[in-house]
Amino acid sequence: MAEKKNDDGRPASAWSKVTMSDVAREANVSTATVSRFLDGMVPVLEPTRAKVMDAIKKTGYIRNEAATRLARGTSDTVGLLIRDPNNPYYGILHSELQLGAAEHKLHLLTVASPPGFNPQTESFGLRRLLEQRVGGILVATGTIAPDELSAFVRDVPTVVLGRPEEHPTLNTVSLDEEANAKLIVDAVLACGHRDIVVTFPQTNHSGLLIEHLRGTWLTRHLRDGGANVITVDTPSLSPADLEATHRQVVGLVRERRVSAALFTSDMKLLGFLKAAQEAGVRVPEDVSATGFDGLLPGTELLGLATVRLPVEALARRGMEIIHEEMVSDGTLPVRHESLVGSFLPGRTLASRLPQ
Amino acid sequence: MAEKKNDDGRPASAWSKVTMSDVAREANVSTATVSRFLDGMVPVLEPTRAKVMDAIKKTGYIRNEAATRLARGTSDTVGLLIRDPNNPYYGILHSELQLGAAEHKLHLLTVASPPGFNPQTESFGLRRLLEQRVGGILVATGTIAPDELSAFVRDVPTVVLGRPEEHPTLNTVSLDEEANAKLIVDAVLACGHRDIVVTFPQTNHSGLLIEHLRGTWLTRHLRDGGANVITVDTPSLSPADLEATHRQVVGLVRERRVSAALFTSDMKLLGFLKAAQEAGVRVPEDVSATGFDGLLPGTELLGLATVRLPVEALARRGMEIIHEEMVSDGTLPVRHESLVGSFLPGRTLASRLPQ
DNA sequence: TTGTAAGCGTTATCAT
DNA sequence: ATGATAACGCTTACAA
Repeated sequence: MAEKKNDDGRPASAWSKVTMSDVAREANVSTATVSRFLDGMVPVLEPTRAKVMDAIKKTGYIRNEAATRLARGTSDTVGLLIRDPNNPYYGILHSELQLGAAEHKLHLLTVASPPGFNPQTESFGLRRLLEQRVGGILVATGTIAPDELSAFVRDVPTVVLGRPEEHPTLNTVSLDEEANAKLIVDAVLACGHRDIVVTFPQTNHSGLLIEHLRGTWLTRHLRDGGANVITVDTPSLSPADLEATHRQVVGLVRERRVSAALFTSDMKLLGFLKAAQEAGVRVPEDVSATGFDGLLPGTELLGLATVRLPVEALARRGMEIIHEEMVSDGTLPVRHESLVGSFLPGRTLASRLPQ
Repeated sequence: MAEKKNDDGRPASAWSKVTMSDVAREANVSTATVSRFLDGMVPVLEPTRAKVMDAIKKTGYIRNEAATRLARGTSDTVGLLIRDPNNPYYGILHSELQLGAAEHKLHLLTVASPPGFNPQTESFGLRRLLEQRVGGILVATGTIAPDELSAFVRDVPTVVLGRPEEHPTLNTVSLDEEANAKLIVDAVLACGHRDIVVTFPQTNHSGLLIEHLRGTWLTRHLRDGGANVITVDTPSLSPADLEATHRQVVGLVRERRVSAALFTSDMKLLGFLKAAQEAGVRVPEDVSATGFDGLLPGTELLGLATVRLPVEALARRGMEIIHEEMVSDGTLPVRHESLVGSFLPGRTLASRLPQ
């Protein structure tokens, strides 16, 4: 079976060319019958079923999705454009989306944009998804401009996941950075801290946008709560900048000017923990510290006090919405939803010791 | 533009149906010319180029890959079947493969098998990739049986990534667990440790196969090096089992029966570090500890002594091989390669103190 | 219930 | 260099 049949002079494809007609011939039925059998929505007489099944098994037939999509014009595959798979956030998101897709009997096809901020690369990824003629598109990526996106996806159901902005024509499910920041702040204030340092990128550089937002909200909420806040700028992710930040924070702790340090990601918190340890500053005895994310493998092991982002819910809602859009032929209203995480207590945050 | 044109009674697809003929009409050329322009391999006169480009821009045309693949019979897209994206190892692998694909001017289409060991789910994923008629397949997943795989992919270039076994008809690029274990053992012995506990799953359960292998090699190399090895069985990943393991190890340390503890993954190491801390056992003062992987975000921050798996090289070789297979029409010999990682020094491993 | 045949959107061959 | 046109493998009215 599946013999190379390039006697006809056509270029030998790498592919075994067992097609639906091969199956049909083998089973002494028409391709239409095979198609119906495969589709399952149209009744097929039992003896015929059996013949077809045998033929499929015997020939090792595998349906050609490209032809199917072409003929059908629609597809129950949803395309996922995802940022950097090497990142716990996107990893979990990807994983949960896969689960959600299965629940809705949808297929998920993923295109990852390689690391390194590059809106253009992401456009290519998006285009490739569109070329697949997927039935819907999920965008979980930082840098592609919403306007460009909305122009691209004019005709296919689309949901943007986890971006802080809303767009008039794009469905979005996002993370409520304000509320999440509030969770941290409430916990910190409840521990009696009043003199607090917040470190974050003070400019809203692309790629640092979210951390900028978080830092801004942390600061605002703290001040609203009556705390005395010192901010330290962390302009980039470069080791030099991070080290400078740590030095400043350690300095503030030594001078007893702060009793808590707030960071805008768990990686940042982790970095500080290490720097503190090396500098002989104890956490939480000398200073409490909090992060943001709750997604790092081992977060609980390490006892990080942080906000756990609701990635699972993000994925679930995103998939639900895309599903609704895909089944409804009518045009649903554009939706904007926002999700709040939960505070994750940890050993790095303790009540302020009476001094 | 892109008006819904279902006056013809056909079901309105969610898709804007701007096709190549629309572009051709707009540009007053034939579809063949548009196709050639898009392909880029056949010269097209400048004035024509301009017309076509304009028409494409004006209509917002996006090529239908399904039709392309159907017509061409081959594709420069390689399908990736990947295990659980929510796992640093697979995350990095995915990321690096994406990079490698770009280098070879290949496209990468990913299907993730949702978490939870389920060979059948993985078969579905594989089938879906085959249905796409991708030009090559990369399998980075634990549980699918090689034999089933080889039957499936009889006619499409395939490379299996990171599985410890070889298969007569399947290309594989794997991790040299024996050599990696040796790296750890050499470092530990060089630090003067002679009484050592190794914890690992003693049965080669599916999914724990690799850790079983690592533990076995660690033990063997240690004994070959003259060390006195105690093994502790960690039959599963359940919290109860892990806790029991930690308790045993802590006990051995307190009794001064061992000066080093070896774990078969960094997560396990992390778990032990926490348990040790809670039990008042200091690392590395009371006991040195090593892990395996080197992929956890923050590995260096935490100072884990471990083996860094060569995931980047794994991805690069895998992509190179699949590329070669895809361009060569002839049948290349089946290849089996094996990659060694590098030892990552860390604070959790120190010279044995003279007691 | 099953078969026939006309597309689906591209590519590629063969003329021109 | 460009234009007709026959595949490519499958779905789906429409007939039987």
